[in-house]
Amino acid sequence: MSGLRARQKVERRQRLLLAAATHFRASGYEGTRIEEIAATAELSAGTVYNYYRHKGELLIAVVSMQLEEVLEEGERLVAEPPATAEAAINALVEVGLDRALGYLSKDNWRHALASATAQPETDLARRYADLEARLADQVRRLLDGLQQQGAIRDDLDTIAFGALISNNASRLFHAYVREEGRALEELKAGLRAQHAALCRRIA
Amino acid sequence: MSGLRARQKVERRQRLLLAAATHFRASGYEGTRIEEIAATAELSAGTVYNYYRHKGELLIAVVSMQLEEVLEEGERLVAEPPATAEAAINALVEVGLDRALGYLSKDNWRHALASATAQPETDLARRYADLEARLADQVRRLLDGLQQQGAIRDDLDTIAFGALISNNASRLFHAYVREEGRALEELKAGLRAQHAALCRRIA
DNA sequence: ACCGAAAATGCAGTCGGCTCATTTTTGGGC
DNA sequence: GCCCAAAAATGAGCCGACTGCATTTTCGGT
Repeated sequence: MSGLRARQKVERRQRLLLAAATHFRASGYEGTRIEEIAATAELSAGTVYNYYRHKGELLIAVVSMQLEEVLEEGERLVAEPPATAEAAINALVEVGLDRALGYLSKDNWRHALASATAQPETDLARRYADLEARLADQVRRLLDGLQQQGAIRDDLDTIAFGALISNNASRLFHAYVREEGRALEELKAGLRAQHAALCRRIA
Repeated sequence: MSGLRARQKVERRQRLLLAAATHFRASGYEGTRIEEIAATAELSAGTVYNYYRHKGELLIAVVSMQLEEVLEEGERLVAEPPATAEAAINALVEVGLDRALGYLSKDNWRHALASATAQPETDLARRYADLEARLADQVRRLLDGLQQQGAIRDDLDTIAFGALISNNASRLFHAYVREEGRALEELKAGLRAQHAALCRRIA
């Protein structure tokens, strides 16, 4: 009771997600047709739209899964942050980048970001926006922790600076995935330089 | 003689741009069909693609025009900045927001940002990225000016902080256009609060 | 076992972005 | 003026995302 039906629904949704992830990773977003995803998930193309409203929503679901992992990994760092502000901020941001890019291609991120921007009023786009907000909050909590350890000044507005740091990282990540040829190490180096400058003023 | 042909080409490109702006503003991005733009520009649908590679490129061209104006207006502020760091930063950012949103809808910006993200390898997307870079540089130059006036500390890394400020504003603008119901004044208030916190640490 | 509700199916069909083979226009050389 | 090669315009048609619907399948309560 309470559901074979419900369970099947969840299970099918999951199958679709997995199939989508496979194809998007293998053939890129535009190179994947809905029909292929449906076939892999052993459903018909029409049925896909009972579960996801647009092709883009499938991709957003895939990257959201990945973002959940980023959050989880970040949580460990917030719980036991490195001693200095600079090390802690660098670690949190870089762990996020590594997780985000370990599994999904730039193409995948690009189109996911584009879809979430173009159709922000779908459930999954909202969930994605929420995940981003939680990332920002994680940075704030890291700063709060550092403040308590005395690694940064007491009078610092951690809300404002948390947002500043995460928005900056997020924006640079965005720029990074737009340049196919760019190396991750470059992005990290740029961020580290900024964090160094910043920490000189907040530590 | 270098060109009736070339001139006609430029002129047609211009006509298309104008037609696109009209329709996108009136009917939104998805509500505008290429054929309508073509008709207004007195060309056939196929011909549009001799001038712009995708529908999205047309929109990017429209918002780029707008961004040029933002830059121009910002330049005046950089030349004669307000006396305090906080007033100067607020003024530059807010003047940009007002210009950007005075003429184009959130829908237009949303889809332009999405297109520039999804197809970053087109000429116009690159030009758009370049405009964004120039905005960031404008903030840096503002900080440099303020530094010379003694409104912010000499040892501040203006490159890092210029990027930080503009990336933050850019990211919040992005979030703002994604929420149809949100008021511009709210966005500005949020930014002002951040700038206040920031200026407490750099002035 | 049976029934009604809910969901899946798959296909015909729409729609619009984009392509490409073909036609039309153009402007420099004679 | 006229010709012709190159450039540009054209529009029929393709492709794939998405929709609507008539039909079938699947549950779950009685």
